[in-house]
Amino acid sequence: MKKKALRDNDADTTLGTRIYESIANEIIVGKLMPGHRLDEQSLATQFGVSRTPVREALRELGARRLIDLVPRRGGVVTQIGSEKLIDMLEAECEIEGLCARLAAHRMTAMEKGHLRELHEQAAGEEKSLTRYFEINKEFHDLICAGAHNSTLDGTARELRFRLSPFRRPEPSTDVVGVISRSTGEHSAIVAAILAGEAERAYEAMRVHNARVNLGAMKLLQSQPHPEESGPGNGRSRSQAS
Amino acid sequence: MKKKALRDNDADTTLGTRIYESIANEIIVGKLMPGHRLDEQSLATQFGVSRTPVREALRELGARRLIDLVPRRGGVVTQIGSEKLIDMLEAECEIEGLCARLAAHRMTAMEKGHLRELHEQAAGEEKSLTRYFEINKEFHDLICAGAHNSTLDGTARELRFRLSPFRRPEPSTDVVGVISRSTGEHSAIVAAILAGEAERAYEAMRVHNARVNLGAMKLLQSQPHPEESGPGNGRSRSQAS
DNA sequence: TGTGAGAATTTTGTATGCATAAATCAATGC
DNA sequence: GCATTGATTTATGCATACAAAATTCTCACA
Repeated sequence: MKKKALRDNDADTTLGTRIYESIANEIIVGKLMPGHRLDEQSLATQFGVSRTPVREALRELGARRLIDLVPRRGGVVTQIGSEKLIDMLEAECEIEGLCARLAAHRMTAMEKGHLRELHEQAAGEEKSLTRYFEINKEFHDLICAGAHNSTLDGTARELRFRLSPFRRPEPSTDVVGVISRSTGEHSAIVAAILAGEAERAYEAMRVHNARVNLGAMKLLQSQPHPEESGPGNGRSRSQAS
Repeated sequence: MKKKALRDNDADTTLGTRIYESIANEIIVGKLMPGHRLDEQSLATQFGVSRTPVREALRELGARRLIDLVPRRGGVVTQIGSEKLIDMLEAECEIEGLCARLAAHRMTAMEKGHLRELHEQAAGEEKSLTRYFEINKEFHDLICAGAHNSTLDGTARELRFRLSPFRRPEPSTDVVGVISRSTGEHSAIVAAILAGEAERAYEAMRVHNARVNLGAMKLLQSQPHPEESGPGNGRSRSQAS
């Protein structure tokens, strides 16, 4: 078991925080899969620290629902069951819709320019799924930030964060088709926002997210029973949004 | 300073968790005001424990944004500035609107019955502001639960939770008027939900929340500058919703 | 009076130790 | 062969110890 390295100490953070970030990242990226047991002692050994900062990291992971923390029984990477996942997808769909509506009225000229530029840039990147995912994420980020409501933005961001393990890019069928359909829907959203048409932006975003999430849900339900497993076990569960 | 008592150990919780709950409650209830410094050692003494569980509680409070946790400088009860407060009010307004829309379609007959019953009961309680606040909270809880989306429900619940310090009942002008106006708007919401008219429920809830929150915001902005203070300092900042 | 350097004190961050609950394993009885 | 109970081991919860950072205090000096 190799010793894991922590981000440099340059920033004024505490060990517990850096460990939290490290573990959170591994969960999000999918290295630590749902159901995985997190043992204080071995984590401490891996990071080369004592159990104390590890315990604090686990506390925070628990508070942020990234792990389930049962008293006297340690932590387990949160299982997101299909019902919960559907809830989250639906919530994300709706909240991003809200953000799009607000963004249509509130984005500054600069923000709108940024959005347009990003969207145009996306047109040139229709082959790499990975690259497209990055641009897509920024697309949604920009719109949610454009709502100028830090609470909604934060909520949407957290949802995307927690959902990201279920959206890992994967060379699937018809990459170009998936991407171009998404890009088309994005166009409608961008147009509505640039025009300042709030309700249209709202609807466009909801339709877009609904379609994408419906696909994800179908994929999910067509799988036997993830049970003890999580994303990364059952393969082929990703979608371009 | 008197030693604070913790909830009984009957449930299988850890000290850190109970301390977290205790402090969180004091923040929400307004005993611990924004800007208040939380010192590990004195908290440990107050609760009669060592610093370790206190630190874990602070970690969790920080993760849940109830306190600001600056490395090597301890915790401070989160200041909610007026911009942030406005954000939260707006987010609450919108998300509860979403919940109302979903609830109109998804509430079971029993849930609808419960909602109607509660609303009728509220009609008989038009004098006690405190009692009204309780019923009101349950009203919003019921609707958000009725959306059958635990993510949205949880988000709305958390927002109400964090906003509650700004809604402490206070014998203000025209109690009966404030209550009856709210009750009237509640009637519209209930009617729409019982009829299963989603869009009408959505609009009714948003209009209701927008009005209430607008009032709260006006009250807030008419105050000089809360600065170092928080709710509970600047008096008379509450509203019936 | 105000200011700044440096000492003293307080407070946080981390490590370590110990008690107890949980999990694991063994052996016994059926 | 399998379940059950008791012993052993392991892991967690909490307390304590200590080092380093931050804050406060002191006092000389302009």
